[in-house]
Amino acid sequence: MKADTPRIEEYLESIYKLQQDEHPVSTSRLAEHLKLSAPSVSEMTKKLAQKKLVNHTEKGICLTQEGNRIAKKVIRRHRLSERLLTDILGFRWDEVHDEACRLEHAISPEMEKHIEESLGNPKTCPHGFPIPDENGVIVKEKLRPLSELKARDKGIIVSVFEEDPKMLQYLASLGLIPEVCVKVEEVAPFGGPLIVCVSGSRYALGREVASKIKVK
Amino acid sequence: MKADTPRIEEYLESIYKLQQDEHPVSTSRLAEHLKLSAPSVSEMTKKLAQKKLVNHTEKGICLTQEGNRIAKKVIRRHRLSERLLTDILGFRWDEVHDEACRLEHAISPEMEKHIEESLGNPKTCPHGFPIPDENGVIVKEKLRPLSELKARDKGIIVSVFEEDPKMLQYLASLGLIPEVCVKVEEVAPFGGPLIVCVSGSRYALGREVASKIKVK
DNA sequence: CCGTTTTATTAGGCACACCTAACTCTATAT
DNA sequence: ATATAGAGTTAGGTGTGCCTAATAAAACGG
Ligand SMILES: [Mn+2]
Ligand SMILES: [Mn+2]
Ligand SMILES: [Mn+2]
Ligand SMILES: [Mn+2]
Repeated sequence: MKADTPRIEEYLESIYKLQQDEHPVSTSRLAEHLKLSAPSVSEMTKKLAQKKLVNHTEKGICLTQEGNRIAKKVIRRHRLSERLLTDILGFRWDEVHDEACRLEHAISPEMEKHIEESLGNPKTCPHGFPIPDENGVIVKEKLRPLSELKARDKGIIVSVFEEDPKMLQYLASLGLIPEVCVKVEEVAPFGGPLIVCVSGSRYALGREVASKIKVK
Repeated sequence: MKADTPRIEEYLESIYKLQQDEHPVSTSRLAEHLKLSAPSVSEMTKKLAQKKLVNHTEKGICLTQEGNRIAKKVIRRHRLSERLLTDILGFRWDEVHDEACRLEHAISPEMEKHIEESLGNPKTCPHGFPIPDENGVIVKEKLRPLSELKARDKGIIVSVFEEDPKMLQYLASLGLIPEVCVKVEEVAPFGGPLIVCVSGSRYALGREVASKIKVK
């Protein structure tokens, strides 16, 4: 019954992430996210369905309860790895994604526990996303994208949904990282940029990027 | 030219280790060490020879210069991983081998550097074996197996060549770990046990085990 | 010296995870 | 209404890394 390869973990993790904004996930989006051909994903999806890890209907792909459970375990290992990399090994937050994506498949339950304890039971990854607990429970906060704030609204950055290192580095250079307080000064009309104020400085920020920054 | 899979790394690492006491390594020993069938190893050896990573003659298998270079890089990552596991993540020395054997294939050159620096440039793994530097240079000391000491000889334990967790735990419980001073009180004749004195206590130790403990 | 054991290889096959090319079906646009 | 674009699958194929069964060659013991 123990039928879990690194690749299966990778698929489940991707489906989980994509499910956040597209509930039944489409084959094509999944293929794009995994950087694989559509037929490869189509085939693997069939195997995942056989193993009862996903339901595959005309609407798209959904994780089953079991698939969800495994996905959250992988995400837990991914986010703990990221914290290990930044907090203990001195990586920057823009360098950790690819490293963690490899590490997450090489971490035993014992190591998971040891990392968690050594880090002092962190609640989030360096990008502000919650680390599922050992039972897969995720604490979810009600958040708003920065892009939806009105002029003069304030918020505290909780998470930054961005994997591109260049962009992450740029955001960090502006001080746009979790736990930081940000104020929207102006919102340009017609989908134009936001003028935001963060730790005393004023920056223009595109809507696209702003929508990836979640505040509370 | 970049043709390096985790399995190839594993083979090269095993060959390197076996070469320590059997110079051209035999297929059967390699198969035994890797816990694979002889034909699997025979086949892979052919591929390694094609890639110029080993020379395969009637005498057996030897690493080429390039094979040696890669093997040492893998061993470097293995031993750095072990140190990370014990020194930072709080594992015991008997728990780290299998973990490190997975981690060593998931560590980038950047991570290698970061681990090394975070650990304060350790010179050995928890079992006392030297960590090759970034250029693959290994500092080799002249060592004697504990089993070859005469009665009343003293030595400082440098390394313990043992992978079985049970045995490692046992040795640690006796205080037989690197950097510890050990004195041979008696040597029983006919290949019998040694009576050793370590940190004030006296223990009987089989020849077999004693030969895996290297002292200076 | 000959039979037995050990060692190594060949042959054939399988699971996994990927690919391209070709096809079907649906949504959309003119 | 028909042409086109997009999404998804089927078919056929590849490379990697493992297996068992059979075979060949070498080493050893009496
Ligand atoms: Mn991954
Ligand atoms: Mn993260
Ligand atoms: Mn390994
Ligand atoms: Mn070691």
